[in-house]
Amino acid sequence: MRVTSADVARESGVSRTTVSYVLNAKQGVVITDATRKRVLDTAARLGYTPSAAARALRSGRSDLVLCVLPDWTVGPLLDSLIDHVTTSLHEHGLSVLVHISRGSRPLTDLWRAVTPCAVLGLLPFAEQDARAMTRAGIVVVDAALDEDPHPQTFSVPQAAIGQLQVEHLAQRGHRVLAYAAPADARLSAFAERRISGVRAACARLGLPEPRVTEVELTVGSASAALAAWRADEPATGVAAYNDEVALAVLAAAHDQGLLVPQDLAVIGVDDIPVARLATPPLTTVWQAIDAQAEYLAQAVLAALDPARPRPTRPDDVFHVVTRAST
Amino acid sequence: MRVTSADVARESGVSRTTVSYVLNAKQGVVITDATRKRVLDTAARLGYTPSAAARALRSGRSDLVLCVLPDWTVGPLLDSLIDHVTTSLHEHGLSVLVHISRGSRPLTDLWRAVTPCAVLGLLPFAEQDARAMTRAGIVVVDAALDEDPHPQTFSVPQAAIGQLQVEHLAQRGHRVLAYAAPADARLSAFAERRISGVRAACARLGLPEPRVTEVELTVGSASAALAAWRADEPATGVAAYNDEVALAVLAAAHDQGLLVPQDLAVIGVDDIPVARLATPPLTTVWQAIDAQAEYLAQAVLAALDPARPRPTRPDDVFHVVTRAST
DNA sequence: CTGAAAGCGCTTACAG
DNA sequence: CTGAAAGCGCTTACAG
Repeated sequence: MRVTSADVARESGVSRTTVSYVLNAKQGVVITDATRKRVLDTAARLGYTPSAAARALRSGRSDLVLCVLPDWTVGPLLDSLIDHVTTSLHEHGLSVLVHISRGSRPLTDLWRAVTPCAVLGLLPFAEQDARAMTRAGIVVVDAALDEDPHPQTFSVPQAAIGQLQVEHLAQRGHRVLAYAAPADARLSAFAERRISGVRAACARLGLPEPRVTEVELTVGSASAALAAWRADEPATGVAAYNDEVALAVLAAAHDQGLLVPQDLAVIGVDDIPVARLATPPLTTVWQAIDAQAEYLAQAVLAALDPARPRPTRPDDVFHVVTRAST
Repeated sequence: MRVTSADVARESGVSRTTVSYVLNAKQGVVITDATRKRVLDTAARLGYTPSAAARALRSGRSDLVLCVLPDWTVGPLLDSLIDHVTTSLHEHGLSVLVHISRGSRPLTDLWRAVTPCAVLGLLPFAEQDARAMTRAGIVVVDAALDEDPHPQTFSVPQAAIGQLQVEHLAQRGHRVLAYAAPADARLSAFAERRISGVRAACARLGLPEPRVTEVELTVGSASAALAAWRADEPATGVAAYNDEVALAVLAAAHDQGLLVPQDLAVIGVDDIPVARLATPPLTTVWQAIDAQAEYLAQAVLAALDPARPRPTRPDDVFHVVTRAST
């Protein structure tokens, strides 16, 4: 039924050993050009594809990279990241498989089932999981949301985003600030860190404590938050968790007849396509997601092949895109 | 090093056969409760997880479902779809692995490497690929963008979306219509079908030919399109490819001082969160994506287990959400 | 009710 | 330069 290496061997009149050597371009073994060609031709003619299961069983390795996604809402940024990592690793013969883990089934079952050569996590793995995978010979690459003590861990310091937003607003003369936090609990890991960055920046710049309120993606919710922020000494600058939340705030401001940016300045995060279509166009924090993706891909390759140099972490990954909303 | 079924057998004083029977809850074999318990306990204690590679090699099956994504931009809708399918199949012990295929490497290499029990495609597979997978005992489930002749193929008829948009606009009294097509080539498979639905509906309702123009996600691009649409006999209704494009049109209308919906009515597709935050809130076509995802999950399960009833196709998957932009 | 043994398709020392 | 053989960790007829 299935074409095996034994078929290729028989058809080309060599042993399976030779077939394996040729097909895997085994280093240090010399094969006659004639033999090599014969084997390759036969393999092509018979449509031979090696059984990955057998190979994985025997060598304990595969060319699959398992990318485990935490329980986040997948936005366009994460999409680009995955897309870039996939493309980049594909150039090195690796296939990326993405699993959306909703905390569901133990990670162990999954990597045992896939037997990937590497597992890429966008959050740090549990100590125990990481150890088990390493012990099984699987390369583990993960990322952190904070500055991580391990120099080789990739981190996207969320606090820096909040800080950047505050600095931008302060620069424009705003002193009383509000933070529009996301209502989706799955984003709290990000939100908390960004908020702590906002708080720290306010303290450092001598601004009053920022007013943090959860804002759902409705005009009603944003209006309620806005009313609270405008009471007493009114907040004039709003840092939003992301562009969507920022657009809700913008809609509420419009609804209440506030002028943006005169009465209220708003800054988002992500630079989603729609941000520039808002009225007024939204100032936002842009991330160099491709640079981050490339770093992750290179980190996987370097971990897989010690001869490869470790990539250097991209710096300057955040960057304010100034538009008319601030 | 690694805990194998032989270890479990030795530790619990039975043969590997028995271990396999117990762990796989093999039908038709009777095992003493005491033995069963002993084996299960030992397995748990040793932290045994079967080698999927070995199992796949031996039985040719795994509990992995490979979901192949075409070269689309992954939007929130596709995210929900995948998320739902993953959750749903997970309840049946299956793990979904997503591969973003940028047309890159042959599909063959991938399914051979993963040896999944089923492959789920969101577009029809090439005849040849489908045959090869079926021959290898892999269940193939795919979907189509048109009404498909095969009754078991899942289809999300894109033409119906365009038709629905036109019907909605016509109902509101609009006769001269424009279509805002996406500029991203990766969406053309969808766009062409939606446009043909728009054309067909216009013809059927006796409306003039719709004016189709590509619109990028910038105010400038949308303004240019708008100017063209308003020349001569001005179009008063715009069907946009999706909500993002619709928001660009809305921004251009605002820019040119056109009143929406009085001067110009706009309808999108997708109901992204930001649609309701637009000024005015955007009328759009909503899709029952969860019902579609559930259908796909059930289709996979039914294909895997012939004893399961085939799911019935969800109908009424589209639905206009009327807001103030029309 | 349980076990000894074959075999899935590879890779890789080890001989020649 | 090439081949015979072992073995990766399972499942599953086949005996008992």
